Amino acid sequence: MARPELARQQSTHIVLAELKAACANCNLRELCLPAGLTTEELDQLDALVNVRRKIKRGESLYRAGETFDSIYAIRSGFFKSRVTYADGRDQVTGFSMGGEILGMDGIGQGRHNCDAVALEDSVVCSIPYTRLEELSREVNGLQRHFHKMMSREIVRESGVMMLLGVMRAEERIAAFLLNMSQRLEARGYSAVEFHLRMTREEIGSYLGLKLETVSRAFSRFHADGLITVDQKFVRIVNIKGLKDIYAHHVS
Amino acid sequence: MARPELARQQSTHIVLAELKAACANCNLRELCLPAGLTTEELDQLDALVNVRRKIKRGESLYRAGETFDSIYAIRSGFFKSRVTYADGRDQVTGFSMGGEILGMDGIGQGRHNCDAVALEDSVVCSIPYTRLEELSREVNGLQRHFHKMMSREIVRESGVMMLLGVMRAEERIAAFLLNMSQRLEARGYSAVEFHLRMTREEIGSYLGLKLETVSRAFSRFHADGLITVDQKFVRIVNIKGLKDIYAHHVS
DNA sequence: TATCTGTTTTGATATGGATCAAACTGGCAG
DNA sequence: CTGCCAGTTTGATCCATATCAAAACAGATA
Repeated sequence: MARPELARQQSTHIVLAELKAACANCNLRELCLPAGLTTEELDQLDALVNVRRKIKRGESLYRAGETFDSIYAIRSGFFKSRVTYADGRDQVTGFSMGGEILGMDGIGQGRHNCDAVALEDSVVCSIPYTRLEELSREVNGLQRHFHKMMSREIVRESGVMMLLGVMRAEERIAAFLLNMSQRLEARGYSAVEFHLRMTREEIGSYLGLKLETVSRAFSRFHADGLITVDQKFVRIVNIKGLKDIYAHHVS
Repeated sequence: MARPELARQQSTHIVLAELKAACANCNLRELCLPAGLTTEELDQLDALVNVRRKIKRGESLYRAGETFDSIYAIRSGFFKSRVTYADGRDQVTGFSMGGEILGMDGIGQGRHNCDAVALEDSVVCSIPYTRLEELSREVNGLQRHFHKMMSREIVRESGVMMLLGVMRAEERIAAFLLNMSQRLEARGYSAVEFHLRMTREEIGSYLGLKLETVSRAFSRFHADGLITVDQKFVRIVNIKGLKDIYAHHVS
């Protein structure tokens, strides 16, 4: 089976490693904080993005309880956010990919609220929050864009609450696959063929399901001709059918 | 049964109705946007809070899809936020009370993402977003505080995801009661005796449960000597026992 | 006061997804 | 190559919560 998005991901990695840190050159800028800034404003932002940090697969960018000082823009790679409860139970609260922002949960109490764990080798742009505050006072568009990013995170989370609160297992999983598809497409990858970076257990944790249930749903979708699955590779064969699962299912 | 918090709520209503709109005099200012501003800065904020809107029980402050232009600080009253899904299913995504901010979900896409429905006659301070943006550029503390409010909303929602994703029914309901208790206490009301403004069905919707399950849990908690329930009046008899339900329950 | 309507409680039963268990797969270390 | 281990699939069974049903209740209205 051809796996075009993997090849692309690989080469992106290499290119990024060679690039100087510069929002102006970043192919993710339309998805990230600099969206809509003038080149002049971009330069100011560039000056502020002071650290380019590499996080190896399995390592954390930050952990719950750590002092908050920066937010992070994902340059490349893939993360899960995980909240751990007092008694040890935990839940994956989100998956984040290139161009998305991590760490906004820490502003409120000055400490991070979750762990951000890399699910593949990743690179992030780190942006000291106090300097971002200063710059947003000067750069009109940056303040607004930052507010938008936070607001969208609020909206995203209420979407997940909807998943968890009212949808049945197969609907959740269809919604999850379609969400992945759509976000990958926005980044120039195939919308119908992709590599899941997370385990069935992590998908299950995110969706409030057990890994067996996720696996069974994948098998079911395969049997129904909606997708093909080869380990972590998913190909969406019938995207309409997948959408029907969670659009029609009033039952 | 004595219902002290009701009496207090009532008198607060009357006092507020007579007060001129002024953050400086607002007894909720420590919970609201003006937290930590100087009196001078407070005056600037006052000038911006231009409308004091009354919302009758059952009416909406805003509805999903409406153009976003303001955020709202709840002066008095109680709201639910509700997201409606394409097929008509809906979910309550939160309950909001005095001193809390509504409407931040609208910044991202310029439209509100949910309905905000008053569960009792309420008064809100309406704050035009573009003017809030301008003012946060001038008033350092306001920008930071606004960021904190948004960040806390993100954290609150991940807490709800945890409820929905990993907790069992009785844990969710214990957590819900304790959350109400703690927020009411922060507003000067009794932490152990209060009046629920929402129906069992609304609680259930919020917690991803059916109303019968909520009712049964209340009965169970009563039988176990944790609470007494008289319709919408709840008295927490054994707060430790209630906490144990969702702290210990690793099972 | 009587009636209506929306809400709540409680009981009986059904079921979706969890749990338990076992076999299978692929990647990796030795 | 071989064996191990984490991850996955699939089957059998169980159980927490949903669903269906009916009665009790409270507040509003005539």
